[in-house]
Formats: sequence, structure tokens, C-alpha cells
Amino acid sequence: MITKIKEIQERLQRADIRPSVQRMAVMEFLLENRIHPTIDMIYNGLSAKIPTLSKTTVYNTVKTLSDSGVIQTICIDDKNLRYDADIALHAHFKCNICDCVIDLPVSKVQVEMQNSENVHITETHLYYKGFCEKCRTNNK
Amino acid sequence: MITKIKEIQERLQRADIRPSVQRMAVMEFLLENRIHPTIDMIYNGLSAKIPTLSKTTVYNTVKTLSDSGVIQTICIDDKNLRYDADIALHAHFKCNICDCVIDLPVSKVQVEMQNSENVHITETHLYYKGFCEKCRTNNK
DNA sequence: TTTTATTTTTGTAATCATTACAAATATGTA
DNA sequence: TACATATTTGTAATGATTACAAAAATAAAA
Repeated sequence: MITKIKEIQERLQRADIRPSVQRMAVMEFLLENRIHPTIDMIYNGLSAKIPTLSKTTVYNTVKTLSDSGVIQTICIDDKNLRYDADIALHAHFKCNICDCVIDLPVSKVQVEMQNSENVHITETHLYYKGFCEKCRTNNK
Repeated sequence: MITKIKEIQERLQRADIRPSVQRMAVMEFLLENRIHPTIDMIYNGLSAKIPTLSKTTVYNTVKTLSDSGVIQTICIDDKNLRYDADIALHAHFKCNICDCVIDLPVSKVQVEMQNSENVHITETHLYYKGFCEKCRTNNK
């Protein structure tokens, strides 16, 4: 995946987010680790590289990025929020045993809806839950 | 909506859940109040009728009902879980301003997916976020 | 009916993710 | 350089949820 630093920098600047060391690191981590990490996973993954990193900064950063639409917040697990650098439409699957969250690429989503409520939709999330391959074979 | 007591009782018994006063009350509340309430909403809505009700009981009850598939847990809001007595497939919409959660009836959901991950799906959730009608008109 | 076992409810205390806040640091600008 | 602004950091607070054990209710056995 090896995303170039300059590319990440431009991505943040396009969203009017100043590319600080911490923000660049969080963004790079999300781009390189497509595991939909929790705050703790991001924090643990970066604290070797940035020993002074604060968990609050990770919270602040993902909020900034998510509010600007650079990343998306995934609310599939009641325990922790997850973060995803991929903002294109795709489905997410969470395993009810190991709590892993993986992408399910969708080629087409067609929902016939009676928008009787006259709401203005800005975000769509398609979540699936069940058992992942590893947990299925382990429990046999 | 006026759901008959006997009907609720049978619904619980069919799922092997003993129809205690508290469980019946929670189930009835969910059937009569299709607002996808939080724990607190359920608790506040019932404490007049059952003054001795404990919030822990509400937590226990919705867990029991949800684990048996009698109701569904909605994880659309990062602040609180919501609960829904309607277990048929339908979409949910959350307003980013007033936090209300409303049903969006869907007549057909067609997702073309490459299930390359070979997962076993047991639950599907279709969530939308944005601005509800009331909040849209208020902010004009 | 009385006794015993099991289930359910309740209140309190603990846990843990997230947020609030203010001081410290870094960065941008005049 | 000096000043203003933005960002980071650590600590403390918040608040939803869970753990736990005693009390109450219900079912089963005698």
C-alpha cells in the first residue's frame, strides 16, 4: 500500500487541515492499516514512532479528519468506534466472536426507499454482522 | 398500535423468555413507542408504571430480548444504543442535529457483493445519517 | 401447603471509552 | 524578533454499560 508522504499531505491540505506530524502519522496509519482500527489500536501503533503522542491527540485528530470527510467513522461495534481511510461506498462486516471488522466490497447497492420522512441524507452505512472465516473454522 | 398483552406474552414465550412484569413492560413500551428509544428513554417511560424498576433491569431485559432476536439493537448513534421491536428489514435514519432515529421503509434492498472474505452473515443493518425534516426547516 | 431450588430483579460499585479543560508547545505572521 | 493562533498534551470529569451479590419472586419438589 506504501502511500507517499506527499500524497497524504496534499489530502489533508485539500480539506484545510494543517499537516502536523501527528495528523500525518494518524492518516498514514489508517492508510497502511486497513483494519478499521480503534483509537487504542492507532495509539499503540504510533507510540513507538511518536513516543510523546497523547491519546487525546488521537481522539482530536480522528474527529478533525472525520468531520472534514477525509476519513469515516464506523459505528458497528458497541464497544469502540472504528476509523476508515476509505471513504468510498463499501460494506463493513464485524465478527461477533473476534470483533474484527473487514471490508465487503460491493459493486452495486440498490435500495428502493419510500422517503416518506423527507430527510436529507448525507451518509450511508451498510453493516453486516456474523462470523468470520477464521472463527467459523476454529469453532468446528 | 395498542398491542394486546396476550400477544406480547406469546411473543416472549415463543423465544423461551419468561414473561415477567418487567419484560412485558419493556416489550410493550417498544411496541407502542416506535422511536428507537435509548435505555434511559425506556426507563423513564416505565418508572411511573413500575416505580421499583431498576435501570439494570432495563439493560438486562433488552439484552435478553436482543440476544433471542425478539428485538434488535441499533448502533447508529455513538452516544447510546437504541432498541427496536421491529425486526423486519428496514433502514434507519439518524438526524445529526436532534439525534432522533426514524424508520425508512425500504421495499427492496439489492446489494451486489463479492463475498471474497467467506464470512457467515447473521445480521444486516442499513443506516443513514443527515438532517430530519424538522431540523431542516428550523435552520432556515 | 411447606420446603427447596432456580430465576429474576435490584442497588451499588466498578469499568472503560470519550470528552472537557487548561497549560505547554509549536507554528505562522507581522 | 515578538506576537497571535493553532495544536498537542496530561489530567480530571463524564456518562454509558457491566459486574456482582443480596433480595425478591417464581417454579418445582416433597
